[in-house]
Order: sequence, then C-alpha cells, then structure tokens
Amino acid sequence: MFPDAHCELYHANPFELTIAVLLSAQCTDETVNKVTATLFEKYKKPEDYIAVPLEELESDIRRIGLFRNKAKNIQKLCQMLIDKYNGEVPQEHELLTELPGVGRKTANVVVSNAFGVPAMAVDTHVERVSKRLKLADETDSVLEVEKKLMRKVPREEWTITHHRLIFFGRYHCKAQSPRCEICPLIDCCRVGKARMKATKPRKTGK
DNA sequence: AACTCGGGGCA
DNA sequence: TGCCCAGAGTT
Repeated sequence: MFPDAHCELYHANPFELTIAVLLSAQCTDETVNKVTATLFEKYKKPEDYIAVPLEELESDIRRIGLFRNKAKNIQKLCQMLIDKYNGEVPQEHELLTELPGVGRKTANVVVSNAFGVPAMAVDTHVERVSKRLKLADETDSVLEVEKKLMRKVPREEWTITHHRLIFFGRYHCKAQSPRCEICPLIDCCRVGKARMKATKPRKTGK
C-alpha cells in the first residue's frame, strides 16, 4: 500500500495490520515483526484466535510487552469482528475505536494504511518531533498536535507525513539521544542548538 | 492528568 | 542493571 512505509506491518491486510498495530503499543517495530512473522503463519482469521485457549495466545506473543492485556484484547476483538462485522475489519474510524485495544492512534493507522483514508497518526515520536520542530506547542495534547499537523499538511499527504515523522523520530530525532550534530533541521528546532552547546564540552576539568 | 501494564533493547 | 519504548483503558 505504501511502498516507502518504514515498517513491514504496514504492508499486511487490514486484519493483520490491526493485530500488528495493536501489538506494537509500547514496544519497537522490530520486536513486533519478529512475533508477527510466526504469529500470522498460525493465525489467519479471527476464528483462529478464539479457537485456542487464552494461555496459548499469551504464550505465542509472550515476547511482546503488555502481552497479557493484548492477548485478551485480541480474542475479544476477534469475537466482535465475527459477531458484528462478518469477520471483517470495519472501515469506519468510529467503529474501529470501539474495538478493545484499539484507540485513536491505532484506528488512524488502520484507516490510512489499510483503507486509503488520509489520517495523521500521532504517536510519541510524532508528538516529540512536532514539538521540537515547532510544528506544535510543547504543552499541546496529542489531539491538538494531530489537528495542527493536518492544518499544515495537504490532506493527501497526511499518511505519508506521519510515516516520515515517525521514521525521523525513531531513527534520527530520538527521544534521549537525538543526532543534532548532523541534523539538517537544526535551525528549525526548539531545542537542538541549546542541546548541542550543553553537551559539547565533554572534558571540562573543573 | 496520572497511573498501570511488561518484556525487550540499549546505554 | 536501570531506564525507556510505534498506547490504551481506568480512576
């Protein structure tokens, strides 16, 4: 769907994408990819996830953080898909957020990457980068950041923009160790220059 | 707004 | 070892 998406899970079908994004909360994409690689071999449809005991599903995703909550949510989610949507993932954002474990960010990722609806998915990376680059105020909530980004970027580029910002935040403008010394956006940054000055003198014998 | 869940990755 | 991480739900 998005050939330059930074993460394998964005190339999955709507159902697998939903499961993968739900699993990705509070852990890195590399970890999720390792688990889903084998998980999607064993579980193909919603029926497959509820056909096994909860303990077995927990064990299958045990390497992911928060795995107990996530396993429980996945089984409830699959049951809801079967009961209400004929086993398919609904395409409406509002219906998606009614699913257990699916919040605003996950729903935005699903509608934009699986169904082609432009959306700005704001996670911690997008929030941090947006605030550093003055695309939003430091005290803005996640929702406020999302609105400001949508205002600044053309609608048809919302989806690819959140991919770019996530990639930039994950691999370059990191939370704890941003690579300010080689950053081309240093002049637009709220904290970059001050940070470089503060971390520069590494051998001041005081 | 603050708290909790939780194993993996990284310094 | 300690600390943080592609969030969501509850209080």
